[in-house]
Amino acid sequence: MDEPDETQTEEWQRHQHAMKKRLILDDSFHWRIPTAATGPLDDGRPALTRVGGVDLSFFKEDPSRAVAALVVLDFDTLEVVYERCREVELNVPYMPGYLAFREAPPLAALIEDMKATSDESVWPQLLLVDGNGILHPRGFGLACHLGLLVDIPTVGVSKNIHTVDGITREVARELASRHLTTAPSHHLLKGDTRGVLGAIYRPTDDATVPLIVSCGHRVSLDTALKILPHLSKHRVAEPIRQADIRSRAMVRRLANKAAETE
DNA sequence: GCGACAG
DNA sequence: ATCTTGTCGC
Repeated sequence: MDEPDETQTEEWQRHQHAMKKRLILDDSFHWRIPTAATGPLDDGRPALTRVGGVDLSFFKEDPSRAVAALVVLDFDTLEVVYERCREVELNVPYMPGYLAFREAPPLAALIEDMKATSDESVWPQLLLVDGNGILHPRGFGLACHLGLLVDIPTVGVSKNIHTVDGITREVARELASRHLTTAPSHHLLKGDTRGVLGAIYRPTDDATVPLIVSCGHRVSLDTALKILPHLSKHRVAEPIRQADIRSRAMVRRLANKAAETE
């Protein structure tokens, strides 16, 4: 399955369209945002305390070998309270618009493993995904795909924009220079025909190039944008950053171990 | 044919 | 994603 033919991508498209029907783009969770004032609508609900992040790091010499990472951070302290890294084999190549078919399976496996071996009290109440949500050619990016697979609220946060519905890099760059003059700040991205698909987001003063945020599953864009500033110590949100750092560290460990063996 | 192209 | 040196700044 190295070079997916047109039949394969058509099947993937059908899969995306089918799963998309089950997608929830409103807030659909039991917790409340800690920093927001507790109102009548929040009564009795626990505050958000655990935010997860997932990422994959690859071996330079073999694109099919990677380390998948899942971390869970305490919302208030940003301390890592759970970590799991695992070497994985990826048979599907990366294809723009089909990232989920390459990365979602190993990430979902990590989450299912966590569910099976730990108490629900440590599971992430929200998961940040390195990639797009509905800001996607068919409105169903990795964040949506993974969120639906593991049934956990997800938000997609990508570092580069993927042109969708008239939202090009040029457009995003222009909007950023005009509206993201301070940090943290954001600006909604409206497609030519599909309405608001996401937002450009500048987390810190140092972050010149904005991040792209879009709904994954069960979390509204509004809620995502309220929460992100609290997780933005650096340009990349801490949960994703920690998953990136730790998976990359394991790749190096494994590569070095292999080097001294030969 | 040409440009676009999340990770 | 990954390949890479220097370089600017705290």
